[in-house]
Amino acid sequence: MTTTPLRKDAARNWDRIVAVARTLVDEGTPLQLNDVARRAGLGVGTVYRHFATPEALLEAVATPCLEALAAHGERALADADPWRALETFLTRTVEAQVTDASLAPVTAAATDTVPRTTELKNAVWEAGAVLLDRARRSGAVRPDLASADLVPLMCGIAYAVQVRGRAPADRIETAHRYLATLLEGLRAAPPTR
Amino acid sequence: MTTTPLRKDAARNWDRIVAVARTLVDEGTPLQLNDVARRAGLGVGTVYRHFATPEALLEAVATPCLEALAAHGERALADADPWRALETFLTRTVEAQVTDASLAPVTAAATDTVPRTTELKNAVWEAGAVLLDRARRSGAVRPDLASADLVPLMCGIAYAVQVRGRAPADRIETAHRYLATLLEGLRAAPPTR
Amino acid sequence: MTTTPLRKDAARNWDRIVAVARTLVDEGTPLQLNDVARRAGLGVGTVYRHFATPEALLEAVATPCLEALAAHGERALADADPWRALETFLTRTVEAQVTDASLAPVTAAATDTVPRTTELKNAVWEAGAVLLDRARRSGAVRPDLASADLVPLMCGIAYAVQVRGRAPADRIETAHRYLATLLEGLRAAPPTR
Amino acid sequence: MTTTPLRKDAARNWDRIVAVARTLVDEGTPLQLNDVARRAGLGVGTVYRHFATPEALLEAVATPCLEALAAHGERALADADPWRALETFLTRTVEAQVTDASLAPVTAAATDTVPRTTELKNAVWEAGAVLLDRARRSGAVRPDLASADLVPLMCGIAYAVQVRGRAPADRIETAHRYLATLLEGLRAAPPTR
DNA sequence: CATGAATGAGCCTTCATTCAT
DNA sequence: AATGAATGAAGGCTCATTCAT
Repeated sequence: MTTTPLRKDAARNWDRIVAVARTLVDEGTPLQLNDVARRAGLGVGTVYRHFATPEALLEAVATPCLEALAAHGERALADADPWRALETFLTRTVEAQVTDASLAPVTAAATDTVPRTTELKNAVWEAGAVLLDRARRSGAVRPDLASADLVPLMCGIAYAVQVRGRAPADRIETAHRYLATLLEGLRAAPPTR
Repeated sequence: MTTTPLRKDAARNWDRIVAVARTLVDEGTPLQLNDVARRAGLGVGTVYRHFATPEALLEAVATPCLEALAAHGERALADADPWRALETFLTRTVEAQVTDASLAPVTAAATDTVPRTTELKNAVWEAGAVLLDRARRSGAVRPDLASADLVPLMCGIAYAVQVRGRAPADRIETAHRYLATLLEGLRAAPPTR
Repeated sequence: MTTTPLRKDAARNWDRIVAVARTLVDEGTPLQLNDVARRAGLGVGTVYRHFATPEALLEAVATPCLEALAAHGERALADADPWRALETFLTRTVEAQVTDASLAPVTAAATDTVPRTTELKNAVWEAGAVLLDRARRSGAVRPDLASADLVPLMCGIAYAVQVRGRAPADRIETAHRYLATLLEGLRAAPPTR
Repeated sequence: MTTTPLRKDAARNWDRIVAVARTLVDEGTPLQLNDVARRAGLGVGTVYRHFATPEALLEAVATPCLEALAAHGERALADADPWRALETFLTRTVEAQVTDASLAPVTAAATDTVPRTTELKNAVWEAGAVLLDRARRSGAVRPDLASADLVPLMCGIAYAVQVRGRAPADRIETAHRYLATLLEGLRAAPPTR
């Protein structure tokens, strides 16, 4: 896992590239490495040296956010109340998806380009799994949802919010509403019919 | 409402084009008009005459399914049990989304190419709205979900199913599970906190 | 030279097509037979039956104007003053070129599509030739300009006017100014140097 | 004014492209970037990188000739005889137009693609303006022609020569004859009527 | 390491012309 | 005669990727 640290100038370029890509993602502009290079004032070759594909770059953009989610997952495990821990975790996850356009494609991708991304995605899924298990064992959650369903469902909510349309400002509120509904369903007893 | 009926040969080509497009959609291949033309054994110009853009063609592919949903919506209104009516309607909608890859993009699109598509989409949304209203008035549904939320939520579930991955065969089952959870949340009393 | 007269409806279509083409020429829109057909509310085939190529149609559009010029040429021959006859003829020619966008391409074309066009072009050139000869013999014109130079020079003036730019309204005035200068040169004694 | 000098290989390609374009222009073949690329043995992208549009390429082709004209204009100002200076300048201009097919479209174009082209065109027009002014003040030229008329008139003569037809060899002679006539008209006193 | 010129497959679109109805 | 659907060559342009400098 030890990566050779980048030379100082290379590191500066790396940062510049990711910063530009971040801007593009926020603007909704599709990531094109040539484009990124031009905007960063760097040669295409340089960008390609750092990121072999647009996906790799996108993963780099998404990484900080994934790290934050993973970290939050760790912390949530310390919460004594299993349901509250789960609820907060899912809330953070959905908020992140709605706020950061880089997350959806990275999360939905079946395979990753950079190993670090896979690690982080696993960490988040794993945290969700543990939190769900704890909540289920505490009786707070219906039994027919697997831990592997959590992240997909959060992606689904984010997608629903996007389909709903509305101004970016309203999105968080909509997301909370959708999540609240789903949580209500999660909490309920197993389907009776 | 009166469209000039197509000449016999033109109609045959129209059908062939849509059929080819249907296949491509099912394969997950992106629709490209030149490609469609080649596979249909027709000139590019012919395809362009019938469908000016890939979106128009995709709408044509999705139309039968949208018609079925709209028709089901009509029928659901006849059901005496408001909750069951809503439940069945949403189930059909989600099943359609999961089964037919043409629906998601058409449903999510903010604007349509063919007027007929807009009509059908409106009919489906409208049916959902009425069904939700009836269910809400009968006390079966929490009050904080608007009718405009229904379709987005169904799209979200379909998306979640796709993120979940799995073989196509398992998808319907997953969709049912996710919908069941959401319905449980819908049915519950308003959030207590 | 006897052409079978068109059936009444065919004649009506012919007129409609030429009228539409006239409009397009005046708008500066390039003549496309498909386009003409659509605007005339006729099938493409019909337009093609009447005019095999865009050039043929353009010639039909230009014909009335060419006829007027040819007729004027005839009349000019009756003028007793050879110089005045020539001057008026050239003035009409330039005015026509500047006013009617269909003339330039038809006049400049090396070969014609419709025999009638060739006849008319010849008639105009011939009239110019005779008028120039008469003027030259009367001593009013320098000897080193051939009759075959007249029409090209008029085209040149029209082109110069167009390069000059300016609003259509000013064009006639500019054309008159350019023609006046050229006529002054024509009238002068043969080059002395 | 400072343009980054091209890399050696890029410069070689630039030259090759312009050379091919020059040939096409001389042949009377319309400039098509794909075509140019093929004939130059280069990728389309390379040609597009150098010249975004056919117009830009055409301007590059015309540039040397425009430079020569502009240079000649400068030199003509040194001639002590105002009329002779003007006469020589116009002769060079017409000869260029008749000889080089790239000039007419570039000169007639209302707007340019490359700034350098605009500069050169302005320089030529400006030289003409000064020469005409001087000649007019010396009494050698009729007063009703503005300096803005010079270039259009030269274009007009070139166009007339082209309409006249004839073998390329005869064109220069024809151009001289037409220019001589026009100059005679220029030199004359204002119209007496 | 950085650069950015070159590449060319690949997609899109138009339009003159033909021909079945 | 009239119609207009079909054709497909032709041309335009982009962009991910490579590689000489």
